[in-house]
Amino acid sequence: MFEPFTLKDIAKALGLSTSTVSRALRDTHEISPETKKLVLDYAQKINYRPNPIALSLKERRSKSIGVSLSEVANQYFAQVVNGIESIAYDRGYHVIITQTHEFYAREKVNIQHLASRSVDGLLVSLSSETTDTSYLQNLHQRGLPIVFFDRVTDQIKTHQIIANNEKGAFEATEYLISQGCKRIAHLTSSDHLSISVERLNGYKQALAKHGLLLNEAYIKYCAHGGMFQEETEMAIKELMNMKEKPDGIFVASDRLSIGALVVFKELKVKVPQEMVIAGFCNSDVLNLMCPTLTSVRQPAFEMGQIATDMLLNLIESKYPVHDFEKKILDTSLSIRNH
Amino acid sequence: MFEPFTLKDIAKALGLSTSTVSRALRDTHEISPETKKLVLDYAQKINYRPNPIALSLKERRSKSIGVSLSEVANQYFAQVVNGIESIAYDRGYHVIITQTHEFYAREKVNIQHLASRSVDGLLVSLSSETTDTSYLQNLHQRGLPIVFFDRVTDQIKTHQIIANNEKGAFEATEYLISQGCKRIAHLTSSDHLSISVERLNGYKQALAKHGLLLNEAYIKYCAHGGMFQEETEMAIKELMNMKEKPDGIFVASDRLSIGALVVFKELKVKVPQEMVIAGFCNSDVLNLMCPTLTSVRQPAFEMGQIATDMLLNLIESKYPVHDFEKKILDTSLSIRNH
DNA sequence: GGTTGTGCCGGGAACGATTGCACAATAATT
DNA sequence: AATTATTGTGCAATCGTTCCCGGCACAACC
Repeated sequence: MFEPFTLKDIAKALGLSTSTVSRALRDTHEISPETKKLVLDYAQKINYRPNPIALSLKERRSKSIGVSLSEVANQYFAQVVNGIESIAYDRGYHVIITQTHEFYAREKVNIQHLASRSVDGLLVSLSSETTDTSYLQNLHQRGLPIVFFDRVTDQIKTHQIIANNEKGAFEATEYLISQGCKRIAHLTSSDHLSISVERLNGYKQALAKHGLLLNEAYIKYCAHGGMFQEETEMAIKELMNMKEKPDGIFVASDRLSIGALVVFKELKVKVPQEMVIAGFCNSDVLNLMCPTLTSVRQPAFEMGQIATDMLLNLIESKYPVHDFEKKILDTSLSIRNH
Repeated sequence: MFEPFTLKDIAKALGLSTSTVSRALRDTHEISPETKKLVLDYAQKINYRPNPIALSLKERRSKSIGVSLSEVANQYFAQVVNGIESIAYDRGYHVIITQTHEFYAREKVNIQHLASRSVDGLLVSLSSETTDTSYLQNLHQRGLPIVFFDRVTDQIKTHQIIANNEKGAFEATEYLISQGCKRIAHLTSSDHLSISVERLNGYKQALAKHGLLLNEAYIKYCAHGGMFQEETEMAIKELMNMKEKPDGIFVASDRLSIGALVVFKELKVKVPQEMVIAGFCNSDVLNLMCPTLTSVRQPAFEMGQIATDMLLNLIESKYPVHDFEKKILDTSLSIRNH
């Protein structure tokens, strides 16, 4: 039904062969100026665009990259996507975004779909459910370039780009301590996620540095990263029902941070008098929120840019790359305490 | 570098022709059960997937649809996208999302790119800059199915799916009146956007119904829909510098609503004592915000679903469709007043 | 025994674009 | 005038898949 113009159409209209038309459009020196002009003018007139599908088939690359992330409704990921697009479009690549909503099954289907769809490379932030990355290893082994960002895995030898999660977590926890908190809880995603491990480390280090005892009961995991609000609610209620309630909490992710604020508001917990909250969050409306959240902010846009740059370099590299980089970007702490 | 298996690979390995292999995989009756089993088993073993690029070229359709919207960081659009994906994936279509960031130039480039990329159809919500839709008309005339959602145009005869903007705006404004507001301002996007017109109408009708005079000076337009916070800031400051300051404001879009809250907070305007705010907003963290916003909520997920369903029906229709529908979904008002 | 039928399979064209190679016509050289 | 460059153009193969067409073998029929 919708039939774009082809080289053949131009050739027929002008009484030339398709090869001549093709060469004229690509401005080869071996076509006479008159023919070139003729072709170019006509192509302009009918607004001819080469069929990228045909090109993909011929060139065996699609000039597009695939992205797998948990969800764009998450501001952090929305910002990453903007960073990705800013680089990709400049270098002539399309971006195809897929959402996992934190489900492993969804992630696997999406990524295999992308791969068979001939994306030239993949930008991946793992879902909180993912433990088995063998399907990714498979693709990677067969030569598909992959760059991980945010939630990474060491099971696949490739570039990684992450925030300095340990330092960010350390600073946030130290901030809570500076506010006089003695019993600091930690709310985090599933324990196998790279960001969870790193942020937990930062939390532990801050406690240790300031001589606070680590209480495992203060650490709560949400297997689905807070995709279900009940998860978050239950974790916090458990904390608030403890004999020795925490007086501060460090939350490990965007979604959990927002979810925690909701619960504390529901419970009418006085923030920051009864509870000081700090957490990773890239939302740009945190200033409007009460209860108040001291936030660790990741350079999301920049992460997207760097990840994309790395991926495109892998894709366009003439030789197999074996020397991989783990890039770590600094976070920044935004203190909000009234 | 990354070379998936092809029919030819299977054919060679099994000593058959590609046509036989193709037919075996498609389960044609004219292939013997033994051969079929042979081929299927082998295909299974090497995890063969047909090359969608080649299929697209042959079938002249890509089983993918394109989406153009302002930005996924906007919760409303993020929810729409989820609705779109929920339907598209079920029916075997890919979704390619492009962001305009409210720029006409970006929109045009993105959409033409999508079209030449052989998407089978388009879901479009126009950018606030867009007045000239001729490039879309062009594509539509040549047979590309298009469905508009949210920001629509009557210049192209096709399906439209929108919220009941007039009614939503009416209810919001009436709510402000019920709170005792006498001087109600209206902050909106560019004046040629369909949603702006419709929401302005609702605002006017509510004023009229309750005998309030329409004051044009109380209506402020933001040409870029609040993409630049300065726009929003200036508009509100102008309002607050008037001799007869407004005591209520109805804000016409998600982004502007958030932007307005930021400005009122900066200006330390007491909400709702000095100023009652109501606005379109699908953010799911409005309960956490102060100042407080009474919000008109659109059924975003459902809109995405319906739009996609309509589009896929257009795409898969055997006959040209001339009977187009304008679907209008009800909004809901969430009152927040403390 | 020749014709028709049927089951099974291979050859080759097509989709749209690029490109190495061949070939014609003209120009330049000997 | 004959040979060699040079210039401009067309042919055909290629990418992976589908599908029409045709062919071979064997059985059934008159």
